[in-house]
Amino acid sequence: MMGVIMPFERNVEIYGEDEPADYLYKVVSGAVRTYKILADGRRQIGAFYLPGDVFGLEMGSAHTFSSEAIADSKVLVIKRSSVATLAASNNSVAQQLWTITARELRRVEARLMLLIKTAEERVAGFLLEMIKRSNDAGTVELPMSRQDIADYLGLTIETVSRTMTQLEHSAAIALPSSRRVVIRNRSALNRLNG
Amino acid sequence: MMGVIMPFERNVEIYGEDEPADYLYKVVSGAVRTYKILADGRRQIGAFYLPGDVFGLEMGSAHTFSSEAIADSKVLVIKRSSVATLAASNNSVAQQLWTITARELRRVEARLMLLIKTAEERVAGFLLEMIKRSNDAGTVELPMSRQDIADYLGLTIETVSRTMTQLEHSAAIALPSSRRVVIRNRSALNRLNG
DNA sequence: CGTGCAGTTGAGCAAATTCAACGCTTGTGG
DNA sequence: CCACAAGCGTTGAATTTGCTCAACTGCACG
Repeated sequence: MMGVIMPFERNVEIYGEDEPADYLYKVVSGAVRTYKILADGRRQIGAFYLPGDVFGLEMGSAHTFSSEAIADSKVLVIKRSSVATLAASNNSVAQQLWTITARELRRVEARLMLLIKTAEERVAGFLLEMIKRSNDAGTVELPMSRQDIADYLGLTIETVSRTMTQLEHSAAIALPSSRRVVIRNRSALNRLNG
Repeated sequence: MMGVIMPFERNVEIYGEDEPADYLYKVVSGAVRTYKILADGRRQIGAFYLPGDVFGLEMGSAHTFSSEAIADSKVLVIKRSSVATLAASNNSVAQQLWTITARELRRVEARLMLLIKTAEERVAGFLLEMIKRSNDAGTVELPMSRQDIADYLGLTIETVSRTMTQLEHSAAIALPSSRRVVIRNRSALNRLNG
């Protein structure tokens, strides 16, 4: 599929909320977050995107979230109109667009389930999600900060930090460094996942 | 579009989680909720569907939520395979399927934004959503119980009840009966909606 | 080195939950 | 027609959870 690979430095905006959605994007390397800022300054992270993930695909004409590179990243940028043209003639492309949206829906629904739970369950669920999306089943290198995780889970950085420490003390995980998580007891995490 | 209209009594299951998704559904009258039950008995409501809304449309082969009629309802039941056949030849049908999924995604994302907020903001946001989806802009008849609302917003019935009372005292709404809500001060609700 | 940023930890506080009691409405049976 | 039970909603008091404010640590970078 056509498109151009563009580099984005850490914390640089890829697109803004309400901007025309003329392009869609695929993470090649690095990581991306989408987010909204509320009137009072609170930020909600919409999703994290890792290499291979497509983001910025909209039905309407504008983006509903803003997006930024979490780390220095390379992103494949594809003109939406060219995809639309393809989809009009090629049924399997149309199918793929639907699949991407449906997968997105599944992920958001899974997160809904997280957000009704306690802090410990949210963090455990988040770690399991990150593990599942990474290649290595035993260790995850988190590309995002504690603030990003907090805004993703609807918690404060302090609560995220305390909960991580708590999970470490209960031997569910190990934290060789703050961004590196080793799963020590997956079933304990699964149990928390309700 | 073909299909059969079926009646469902209050609290009767329409389909269960993990059951084969051979049909999709459209609310004709009444109201429907989708939900999941967690291991410890907590329930999370996935969505409320009102007349005109389509639900139970899946990409995969199984339903990801269970669904029940909230009140006595009539539901148009459509065989999925017949829709799939149509979509294969007719591009605009395929487009419509995508649109339904995308709209669902938007709604869930909007709810994500709600779930990171305070109880008062969640309830205000819920009422605004219900008002927007109803015809009358000034009054809503809520088809669902306080327990349903609580499970939708990730709160307890007590907190929902107290918050409603509080909104009534602050003159944002009036409650002629527990299921009937009159909007008295929409801008106050919007302010809470952040 | 020192400065700044990210993360951790602690103490006190506010918000929502839990537990419990009570009121209102509805339906059922005597 | 009244009595009573059941379901739903509201209200109150005590408790718990996560938040706020604040101090402190470790680390990277100039």
